[in-house]
Amino acid sequence: MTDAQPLYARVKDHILANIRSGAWEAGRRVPSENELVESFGISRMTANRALRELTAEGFLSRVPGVGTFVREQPALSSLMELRNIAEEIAQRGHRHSSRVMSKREIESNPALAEEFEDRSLKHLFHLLIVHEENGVPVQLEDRYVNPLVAPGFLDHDFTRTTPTAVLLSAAPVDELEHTVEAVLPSLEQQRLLAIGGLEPCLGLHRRSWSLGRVATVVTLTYPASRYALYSRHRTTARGTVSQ
Amino acid sequence: MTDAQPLYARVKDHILANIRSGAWEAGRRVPSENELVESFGISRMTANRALRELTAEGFLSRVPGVGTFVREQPALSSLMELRNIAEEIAQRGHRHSSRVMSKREIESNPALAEEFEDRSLKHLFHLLIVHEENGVPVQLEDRYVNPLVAPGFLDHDFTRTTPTAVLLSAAPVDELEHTVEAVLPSLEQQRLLAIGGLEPCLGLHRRSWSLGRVATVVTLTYPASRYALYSRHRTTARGTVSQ
DNA sequence: TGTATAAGGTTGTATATACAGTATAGTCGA
DNA sequence: TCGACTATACTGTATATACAACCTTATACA
Repeated sequence: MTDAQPLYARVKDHILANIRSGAWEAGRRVPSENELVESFGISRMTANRALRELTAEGFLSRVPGVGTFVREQPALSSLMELRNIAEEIAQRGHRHSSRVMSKREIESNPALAEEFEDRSLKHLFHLLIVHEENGVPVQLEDRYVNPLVAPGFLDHDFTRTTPTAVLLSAAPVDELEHTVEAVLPSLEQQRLLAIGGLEPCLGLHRRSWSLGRVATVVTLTYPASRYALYSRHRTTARGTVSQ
Repeated sequence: MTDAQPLYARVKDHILANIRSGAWEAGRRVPSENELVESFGISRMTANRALRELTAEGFLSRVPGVGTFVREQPALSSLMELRNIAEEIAQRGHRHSSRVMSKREIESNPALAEEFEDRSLKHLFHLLIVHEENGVPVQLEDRYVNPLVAPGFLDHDFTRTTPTAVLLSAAPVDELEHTVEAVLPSLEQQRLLAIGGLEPCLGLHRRSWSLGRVATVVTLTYPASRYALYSRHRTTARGTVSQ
C-alpha cells in the first residue's frame, strides 16, 4: 500500500509536514540543499527540485547565497468571499435558519479525487444544507470536506454553527478559487429551493486550500430573484485588497 | 536588451507564444523533449523542465508514452481584476473581434445620475459592444462613461482597442464594485448574443471609481454556456492578492 | 485471423558533475 | 579602525547519462 512515492515528493512532504505541524514557523530557515542531500541520501538535483517546487507553490522563499526559508503564511481574516451567510442575513435584520438534508461520510470517486488533488483520498464528508432567510430558501449548500484537514467535522450541529466557521477554526485558509456561473435548477434543486424550473440561479463553486491541501469543495446555488453576489474592492499599490 | 534569460525560460516562452498566437490550438501535440533537444540544442533535462513547468502552470498536459499536448484553456473571466477581454481571449490562443452597436453621447436621467453619484451630470457617453471569440458572441458590454473623467472617450476606435484599456490610460482606478446575478436574456440580448431565451446568462454589473468620481458603469452579460467567471486568490501576510 | 512478442518512441525520475552568481564571515593590511 | 580581499556556503542553471514505465506499431507465430 506504500505508494512508492518519488524521492522529491517525499522530501516535499517532509517539509510540508513540518510546516503544517507548526514545528517550523514562518521565517525559519529550512535545511539547505546539501543538508537534504546528507539527511535523505539523495542527489543535490533532487533536493533542488523539492525546494524549487515548494517555492513555486508559495510555501518557501529562497535567497541565493543565504538560504531557504518558510514563507510568511496566512492572515486568516477578512476574505471577502468567506462571509458567513448567517451573519449576512442577521446583518439585514432577518432571521436565518437552515435545514440539514444530508450529513455523512461518503466514498470518494475519480472526479472528486481530482478536485481534491489527492488520489489516495478514500473517504470524504458530505453536507447538503438549505439556508433560509425568514423561512424562505435562499441558498443551497452542497459541500465536500477533506477529513485530513477537519477530522471531527461531522460532529458539529450545523443548525447552530455554519460549516465555514467550523472549517476556519480547524485550519487556516491560504488560497481560494471561485467559479461563478448561471444555471437553470435541476429538479432536486427546484424542490429544495422551492422555485420553478425557469428561474435562473447563480452557481458559485469554491475550492479552498489549507497548507497545500484542498480543504473543502462547495457549490452554492442562489435563486436569482432572491440573491445576488456582491463585492467591493479597493486597489492599492500592492494589489487588490478585499474589503 | 538581451535579458540573458535561462534556456528553459526561452523554451517556455517559445511554446507560450505559439499558444497565444493561436498557431498551436488546443489538443495539438507539442514537440517532444527529444525534438526540443534537437531544435534548441539543449539537453533533455532542460527541455523536460520547460515542459514540466508549463504543465504545472496549466498550459500543457502530458501522457507518458504518448506525448505532450496543448490543454484546453477554459473560458473563464477574472472577477476581481480589470482584465481586458481581448487579452484574455488572445491568451487562450483564440481570435477576438468586436462589433460596436452603439457609440454616442446621451442625456442623463435620475437613475443614471444616482449610479454616478453626481446629480449635476447632464450628459454621458454610452457604448454597446458585442465581443466575439472566434466569431461567436461571448460578451455583451453595455457601458456608460463619465465625460468628466474621460472627455475624449468617444474618439477611439473600439474595434481596435477596448474601452477598459482607454479608461485605464485616461485615469487610475482606485475602487471597484461588482454585483453578479443570473438572468434570462431579454429579446434584444438574445438577438445580439445569438442565443435562445432559455439560456441563462451571467450579469456582471461593475462600477469603477477614479479619484473619488464614478468613472464608468458597465453591465457585462455572458451566456452561461460560453463563459464563466473565475477568480483565484492567495492570502499573504499583506492581504489578498489576486492571481 | 487472432494473438503474442519485439522494437522504438515518449514521459518520469534520479544521479554525478560543473560552473556562475550572490551573500556572509573572517582575515589581512594600511 | 576601517577597507579590501578571500574563503566559504548557498542557490541557480545546464549537461550527460541512466533506468523505469508506458504506449503504439510492426512483426512473427499459431
